[in-house]
Amino acid sequence: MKNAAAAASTSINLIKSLRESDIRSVANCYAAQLQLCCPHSSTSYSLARCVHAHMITSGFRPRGHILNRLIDIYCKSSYLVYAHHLFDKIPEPDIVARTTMIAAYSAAGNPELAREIFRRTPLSVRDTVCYNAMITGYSHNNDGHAAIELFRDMKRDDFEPDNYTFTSILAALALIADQETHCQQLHCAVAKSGTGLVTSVVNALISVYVKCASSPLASSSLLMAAAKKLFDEMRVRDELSWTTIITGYVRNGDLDAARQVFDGMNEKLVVAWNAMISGYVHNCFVPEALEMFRKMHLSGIKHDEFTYTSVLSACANAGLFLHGKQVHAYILRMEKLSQDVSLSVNNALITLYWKCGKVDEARLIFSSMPTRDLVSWNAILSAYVNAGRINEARSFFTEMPERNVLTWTVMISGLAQNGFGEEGLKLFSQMKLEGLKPCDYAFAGAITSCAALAALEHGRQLHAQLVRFGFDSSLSAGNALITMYARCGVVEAAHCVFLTMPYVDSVSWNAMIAALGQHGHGAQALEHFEQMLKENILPDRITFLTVLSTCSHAGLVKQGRNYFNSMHKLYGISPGEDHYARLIDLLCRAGKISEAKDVVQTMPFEPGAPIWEALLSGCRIHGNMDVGIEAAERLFELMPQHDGTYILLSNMYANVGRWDSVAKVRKLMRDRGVKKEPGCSWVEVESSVHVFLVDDTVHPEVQAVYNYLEELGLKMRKLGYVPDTKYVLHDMESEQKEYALSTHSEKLAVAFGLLKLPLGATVRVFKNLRICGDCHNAFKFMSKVVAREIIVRDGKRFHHFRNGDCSCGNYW
DNA sequence: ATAGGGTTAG
Repeated sequence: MKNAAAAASTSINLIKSLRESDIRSVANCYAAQLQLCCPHSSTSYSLARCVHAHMITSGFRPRGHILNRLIDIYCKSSYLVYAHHLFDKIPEPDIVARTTMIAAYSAAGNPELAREIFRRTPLSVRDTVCYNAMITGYSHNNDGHAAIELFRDMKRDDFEPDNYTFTSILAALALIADQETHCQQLHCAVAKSGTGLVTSVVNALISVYVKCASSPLASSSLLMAAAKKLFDEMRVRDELSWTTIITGYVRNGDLDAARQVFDGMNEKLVVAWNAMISGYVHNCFVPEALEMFRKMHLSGIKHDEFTYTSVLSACANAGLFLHGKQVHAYILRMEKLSQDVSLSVNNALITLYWKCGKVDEARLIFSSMPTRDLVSWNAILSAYVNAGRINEARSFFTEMPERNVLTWTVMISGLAQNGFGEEGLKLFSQMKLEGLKPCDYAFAGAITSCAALAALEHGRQLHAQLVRFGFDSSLSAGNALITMYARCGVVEAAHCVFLTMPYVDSVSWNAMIAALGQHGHGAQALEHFEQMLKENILPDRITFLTVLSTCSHAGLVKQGRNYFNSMHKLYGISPGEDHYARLIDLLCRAGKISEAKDVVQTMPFEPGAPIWEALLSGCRIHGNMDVGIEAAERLFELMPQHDGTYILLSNMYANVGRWDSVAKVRKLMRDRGVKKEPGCSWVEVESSVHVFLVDDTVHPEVQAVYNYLEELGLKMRKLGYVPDTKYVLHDMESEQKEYALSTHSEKLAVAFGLLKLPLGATVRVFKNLRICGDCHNAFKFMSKVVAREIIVRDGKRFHHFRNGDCSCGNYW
């Protein structure tokens, strides 16, 4: 240490002893060496470090352009800390150094620091270039308004805007351009500035036209025509001019026009090819995209990573696994070593494989990658989440070196969709605690969590937050809200969301139809479906599942059958097993068991568990023992551990008093170690959820509930309520039976709600299993006695009890 | 020292 210090001081003395001209030649030597470092290259940083180290040890203090050059190289090699360190020590940094730092901080996504340096630059030192850098800084950080404000300041302070200024300010404008933006005025301003013939400025102007054209309320063809006119009249077109107009058409969905411009290019650049391909991909013209990919190869143009990623994502989204695999093989051939496949291409490959259902292959790609970035991690996380492999997804989430909003969003929606609502909500608040601003998709995930939990109050709070965050026109959040309100029992609120959404898609329609259907508004649900067709929204597989369920709930056999038949005939969707299961459910509920059996026999595939389940539950309702027993036997073969089959079968026996058979089924269940999912019901009071089990003794206030139920019972009997003991599924004395009925979890939850909720408020109770027949009857009387609406959701649907009646019309 | 185009994660 001592020696090093001594050496440095000798060196410093040596430098001090040099004459002025010697110092100049040393400086020239350093300058020449730094000139060798070309910015952005990986070696330039280490070379610059060497030269810098030499300066320090020899006691040479860099100033002026040498210092600026050092700072610039550090900035461009993203060693901003070193650059800032050097910059801070300059007593009066010149405008070049300041501008370098401003540009570097902006590029690093830190416009605040850039602004700070800009602000501390005295007006007398500033020039047009530093304004340009700051304007670009804002626009790179998506703050178009700040850029425009600075442009005004610039003119106020009498700085002359140049080509760069106009190009940058137009780019900033394109960020915030909408149908209100007056392109004509801008056009004039550019012409007046004298930069109207500069290629880069015209390109930027075209970009603004393009952006305005893609605003949903704009007359896009007019604006695009104006953009094309600008393009056609340009004196000098560069590569960018071509791609700008091509992507302009592409983004406005006019692929033919884009293709026409593309075909008119003499020398087609890789970028233009890529623009066309990604355009086809984003507008779902997959065959065209693949065709371009082939043409590119035939024209001898080398594909690059942009081409690969676009084409791979085309295959992924269209489910073209074999095409995707061929492209993968092609890439491996072209790149020789799999190590040479770029990061983004590998990321696209992960997505290709999982979207085609090959999660483990996706994992192989992920594991074999030499380097991974956040996109890779998010892609593999999505793979596991999407496959419902939540445990593995959880461990990826925990192990990730870095997370962003998307990471959290994927995990939250994954949890919500797989029934882990509580965990989803926990993650949502944790995300906010970590200082991340949730996007609308994250909100959608949290709202879906509330739907799974039937947590209405929490859901309402999220709705309010959503509006405060400015996401009230979000499609995904709106769709989640429809489902949440419907699943929480407030179908009116669901409808209100649907009506106030600025844009809706087939998911929104499906959610709304399902909402009405579940709540027993069968006719209205079908009206919505017809309206959807009228508005030219194509129904999908989910739509038909929903419509068939609706018909089944409402007993609309004829309509249901017609819709089923129209699926393939009118919309080219071949019914899957799930569709057949709903058709059979529809027929069975209506008592048409033999017709349902005919369907099973003529189906194009072997009946699986969903089909037999539909048959069994239909037979239980209508007491069709033979078919019911057959269905149960098939289900025992297919899924011996499923509790539902045993329950339905024993219920069927109990209904006809065959208690010996009931006992046999129960014994079979015990022998096979099958556990019945315990029935439970819950009700939300003042934002907390109260859960009740049958014969509950755990809830702290359960005694008050039993007392209240007894009191209610007296009044109900006066109106004619008689406990229907056929719903007690064990053989016991009739008094015991009445007692057993009175302790059902749904009765406890409803009574608790009546006691605790504000007078007159609707009680909303949720049950994990099907509601019991006696409870259903009791709630009708209860709604009359207390003159309040009672809503109960069971596993599948809602019952609205009001003034002695139920919305299901006793068809359930 | 400052500008503008094509890609991948829901």
